[in-house]
Amino acid sequence: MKPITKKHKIKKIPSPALSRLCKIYSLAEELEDKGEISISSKDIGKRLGVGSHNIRKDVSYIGETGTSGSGYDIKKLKAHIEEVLGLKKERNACIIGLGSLGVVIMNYQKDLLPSLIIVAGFDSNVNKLETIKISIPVYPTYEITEVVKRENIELAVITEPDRNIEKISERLMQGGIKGIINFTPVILNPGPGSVYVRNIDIVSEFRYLSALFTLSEKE
Amino acid sequence: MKPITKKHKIKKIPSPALSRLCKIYSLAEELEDKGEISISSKDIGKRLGVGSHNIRKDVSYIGETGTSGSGYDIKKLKAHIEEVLGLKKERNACIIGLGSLGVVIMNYQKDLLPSLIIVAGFDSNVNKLETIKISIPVYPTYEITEVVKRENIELAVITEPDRNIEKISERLMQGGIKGIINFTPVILNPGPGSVYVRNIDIVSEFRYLSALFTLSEKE
DNA sequence: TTAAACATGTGATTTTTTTCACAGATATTG
DNA sequence: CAATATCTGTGAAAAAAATCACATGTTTAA
Repeated sequence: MKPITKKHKIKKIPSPALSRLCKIYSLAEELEDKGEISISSKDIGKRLGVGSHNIRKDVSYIGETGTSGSGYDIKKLKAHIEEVLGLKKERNACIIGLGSLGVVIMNYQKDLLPSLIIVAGFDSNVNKLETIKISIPVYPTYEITEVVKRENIELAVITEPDRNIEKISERLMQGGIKGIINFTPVILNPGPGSVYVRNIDIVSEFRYLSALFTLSEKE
Repeated sequence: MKPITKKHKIKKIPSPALSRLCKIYSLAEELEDKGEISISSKDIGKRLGVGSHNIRKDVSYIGETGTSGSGYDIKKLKAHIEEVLGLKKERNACIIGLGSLGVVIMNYQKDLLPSLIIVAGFDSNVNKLETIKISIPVYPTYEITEVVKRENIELAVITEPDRNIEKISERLMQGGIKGIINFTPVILNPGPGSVYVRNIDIVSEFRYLSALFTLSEKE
């Protein structure tokens, strides 16, 4: 074991590993709720659909926590991931597009992700907001830059296709946004700036599976 | 160029490439709607956030279609991806959990994914269905196995957390399901069978971004 | 028609990620 | 307390994926 200093030096965490760590965290939450005490890398791997080696390596990126012979203490593992990745840090967010998916996201946030504070909504058609019950201030999309700056918004969630999504992403960047989660089929070009974009294209996911079926049938 | 036979032999397409091909297809749809005629690998790459080499390699997996000097003919590219991946093939699907996310998915399907035929819905609380307008037959979850078999359902979309999600996935497998898209934070274990599972964990996606922020701040 | 500017397709190379293998540590059992 | 079984952490090896480099082909424009 190398680390001399108290805190393990976190090098670069490969993004697949980081992504899995977030999932391990979710799993730890689930298991904690069920009252479980510990879990082995093998069992974690089984749940995530990857090998145990993989899990151990992932955990090693954030410094050692496991115990030989009995696996990982769930509480400790969860706390460690939480601390290193800063998952409890509160972040202001906004939702762009207040249709049904927007509302779903807002509910997710409330129940499962209390560290995400949704402080604003945007919609090109502000009148739409009367059709849904919304408890956050809603603005027209042309005010994005201003509101993002003022409210210190770090993360934007785009939930509705929009003619001028390019314009929207431009305004977000001008407001100094740090990350965008895009549920729109239109793929966002992050550009050379330092904005992290995560495209979650539901349609493409369906197609991916459909394609897998097709390819496996061709044999 | 190797292929002697008329049809290009499709080897194994790496899954990142397959995933991108689905996105390229979405992009092609978008561009076609806009009336564009052709696009270069460089521009596709810019939109997907990857290098042009990457795109060319992806396209090469399904056989060559591009034209040096002027890029890819959008119509042709789209048609080719569609054919090789079988994206127009109709597939029966079901939705498990008829909450708001379920309804969102159903709308997606109607508008953007006509090849996906949703033939059944399941919910452990069948009475819930009165709260939403639904135009498909709804069954209690204990009938999953039977209905999946009878209706020839290939794909299941799980949209709601449920105490006994393990039971549900078991029943799906028994019914002979081919693929599952799981929007639930509970990660499904595909098991050793031949069922493709795609976990889309929205909460983890948020955490991933939040973690990226944290790590980039620590410098 | 020639030259310059663009693009593609792909073998080779590099980088990234996963998997392996095993030493060292802990638990368990009789 | 030994002997056995179970786990972790990690350097090394293997596999997978991205990137490069360049030969080859197309377009444009003078």
